[in-house]
Amino acid sequence: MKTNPPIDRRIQRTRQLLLNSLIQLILEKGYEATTVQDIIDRANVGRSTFYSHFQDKEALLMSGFENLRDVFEGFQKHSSGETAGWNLVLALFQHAEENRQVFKALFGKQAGKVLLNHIQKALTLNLREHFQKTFPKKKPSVPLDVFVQYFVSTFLGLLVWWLDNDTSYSAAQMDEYFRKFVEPTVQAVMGGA
Amino acid sequence: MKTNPPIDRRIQRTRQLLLNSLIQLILEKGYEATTVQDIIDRANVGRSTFYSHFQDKEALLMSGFENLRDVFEGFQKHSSGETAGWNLVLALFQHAEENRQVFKALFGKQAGKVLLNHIQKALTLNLREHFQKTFPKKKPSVPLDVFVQYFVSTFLGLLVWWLDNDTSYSAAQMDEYFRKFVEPTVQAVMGGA
DNA sequence: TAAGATACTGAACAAGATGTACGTTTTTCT
DNA sequence: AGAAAAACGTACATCTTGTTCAGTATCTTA
Repeated sequence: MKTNPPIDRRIQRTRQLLLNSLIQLILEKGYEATTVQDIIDRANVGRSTFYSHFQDKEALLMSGFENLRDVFEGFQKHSSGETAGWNLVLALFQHAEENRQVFKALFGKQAGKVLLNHIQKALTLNLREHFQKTFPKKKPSVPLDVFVQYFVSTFLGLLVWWLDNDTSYSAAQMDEYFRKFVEPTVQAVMGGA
Repeated sequence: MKTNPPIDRRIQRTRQLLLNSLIQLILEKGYEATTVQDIIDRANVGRSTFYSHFQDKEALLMSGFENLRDVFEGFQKHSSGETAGWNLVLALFQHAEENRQVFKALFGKQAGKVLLNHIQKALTLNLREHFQKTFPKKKPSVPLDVFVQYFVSTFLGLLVWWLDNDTSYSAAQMDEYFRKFVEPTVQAVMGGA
């Protein structure tokens, strides 16, 4: 007994059309400057259709972020060893490399602040928990919160810069640079690993 | 013969009224959500007066940034020694401490992206030049551009986090943490100083 | 293949924001 | 007091937003 994938597909197609248009427009004129009118014109979608799918522009943007959830969830499960933090960083760099356009639209200069704030919060929560396990009672010379903030903003800073300036560095290279930056600090401040 | 400071003062007063209103409103509802209407209502300033002073909301915001120019220019002149980079960081932390509200409105979560991008660009230019002098031919193991990006986003990340979360850390403490983070990296990656 | 459900269309609408124009009033200088 | 500068405030055209609703296209299933 087949269910009803065709209906789902029709909906998915429309949502994808809208999201693609938004991403294009962000790259062209920035998130703030893009209006709902622009989006539906580009996507050839009726006005009422848009609002039947998404509450507003921001909801559409957020839907583009859901693909990333996989990476996070994958991280949650493999976050056993001490290398989990590094693994997540590499995974995100690689994910960004494979979906460069989308990532650039979502996180680059042209993007809105909302999504970046959102992912920053998620990353901070994840890593805070992780580091609490990793540095159990070592009495770091810097408060853990501050260190997590350092780790996250370093990573996101490099990621966004890498996306905006279409450099020739590969994801692996960026990951290597990131480690070279942060590992000495971890050694010195947190007392290892 | 007195010139005409009173006229200037009247203008300055109006501009300051508008800027203060904007800053209040940013802290209350965020930059994007704040309309020109909100601003002039709060400031009790006529609509046409607003537009005779500023082209739009963004121009008003940018005018709030001009106070920071001093810090940068002061840096330019004292950027002699190798410690200039650190001096600038400390100076900015202190400046932020003294004008906490304004800084929070301009750079915090509630702020727009424009200003942060702007200051990031300025900082990057300044520091890039500085580091080129500081690490002349030492052949760093990481490209200079990437390192500068690391330095700037680490600093701005910590600054913004510090402003948003009203922690009890002093500017001196934040500066100390920043050094503890970045100095080991400079040693390891850039080979000293 | 025909009926019916589901998704999409498009036009109209009210509310509110933007930026400009222009005549009037208030404040300040001489 | 008179002139100049600044601010006021109303009106206006234009655009955007989000909702509503009657009509059309597309797919399912009986």
